[in-house]
Amino acid sequence: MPKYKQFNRDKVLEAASTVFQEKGYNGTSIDEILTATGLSRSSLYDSFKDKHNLYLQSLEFYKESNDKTFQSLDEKDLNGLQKLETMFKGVVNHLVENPDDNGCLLVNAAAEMSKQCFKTSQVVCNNKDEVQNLLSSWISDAEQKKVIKLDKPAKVYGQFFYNTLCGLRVMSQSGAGKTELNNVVKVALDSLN
Amino acid sequence: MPKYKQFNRDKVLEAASTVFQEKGYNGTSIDEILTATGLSRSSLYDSFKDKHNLYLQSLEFYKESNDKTFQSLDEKDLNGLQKLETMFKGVVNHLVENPDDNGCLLVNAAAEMSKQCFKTSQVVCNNKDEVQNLLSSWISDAEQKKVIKLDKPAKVYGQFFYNTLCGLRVMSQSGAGKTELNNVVKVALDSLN
DNA sequence: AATAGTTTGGAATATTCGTTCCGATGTTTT
DNA sequence: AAAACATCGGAACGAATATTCCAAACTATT
Repeated sequence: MPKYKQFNRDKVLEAASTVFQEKGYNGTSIDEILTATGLSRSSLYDSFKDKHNLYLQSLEFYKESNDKTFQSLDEKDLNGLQKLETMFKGVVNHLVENPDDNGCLLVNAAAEMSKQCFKTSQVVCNNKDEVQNLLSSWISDAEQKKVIKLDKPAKVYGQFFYNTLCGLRVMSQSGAGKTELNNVVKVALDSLN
Repeated sequence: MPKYKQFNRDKVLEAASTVFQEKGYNGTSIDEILTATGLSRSSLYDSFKDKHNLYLQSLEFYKESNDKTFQSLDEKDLNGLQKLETMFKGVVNHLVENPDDNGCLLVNAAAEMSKQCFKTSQVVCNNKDEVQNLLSSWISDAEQKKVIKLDKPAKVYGQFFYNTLCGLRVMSQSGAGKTELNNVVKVALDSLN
């Protein structure tokens, strides 16, 4: 057997976060994680300590890959409003095209674990603040470029759109379809006029 | 021991739904339910079949008591906009004053169980449709009374405000405070002008 | 007061779970 | 090629789990 790690840490965390997203923390067994990741029992405990630690690492991995999506959108040559529109379009598209996808690991973690695990609540809370700040910066960019006109501080709209985002994830898990989600986004974006 | 049931079904379901709300379905053990409800093991299995069945009944009980809150607000002598404002004020107040409350059982159920249990997804989906319809009726009432003026069908706003509602529950579980939640409601309600 | 009818407490069971451990398997280094 | 080292597969363990079962406890009826 190999002398150096045979598996790719990111691949493992991606597979694990998928399972956790589908079944939740308490709903997934170690065996399910083993088959999903292809890891052996010993390797998993050797490299990730235990189930709870693996969950936290999966959560942070998920958050980071989420951040990357936001950041690459942020770096595009668009004004803030266009970035906002593109983001929502992408989210709705993803939710519609992946109906078996169980929402968002961060939202699910907030629902299942944030009151039981302080570290989980920290990740979830940090994510909220970061995404809100990014959205706020997009909105004040659009205001500066006179694309939109605001009657409230940009920060408030950042909070509002983050709320809209969370709602979309819950609604798609509650059986909402494409037009329903699009309607929500339409009304939300119209608040900028 | 008594000849007729010693316990109140509603009290039991209320206690059970509180535990399920705090710890989720997979996170709560039968023993926790027993101490929370004061029931004996045999009585629980005698009256509620098993854990999964108890969960579904708790979910429906929670939904019904939720419905009652909405309906009693609906019966008040207010126009649709006032009802909407009162509802949001009540939700935010509840979230702020009960920081240990783990959000909303229906939202948590959507996140944890809707993809794993068809009956759960049915309850969650029905709740979505019913609440949306009620909100829509409030909005078209406000429009008829010329309190507001809409540029989209009332139904669309019902979907939007339901989304806002779901978002609030997730955000409060993600550590959002009073002003944050109030800001969200403010922007959402301003979409009606 | 005795019987019939129900609930209840707690022991018992079978299953599943997370975790540990060790011999086997392989790779790198000498 | 052999020693040193790390990983891996799978058995094994203990704890926790959901569920069943039965005798004891109690009330209402007769």
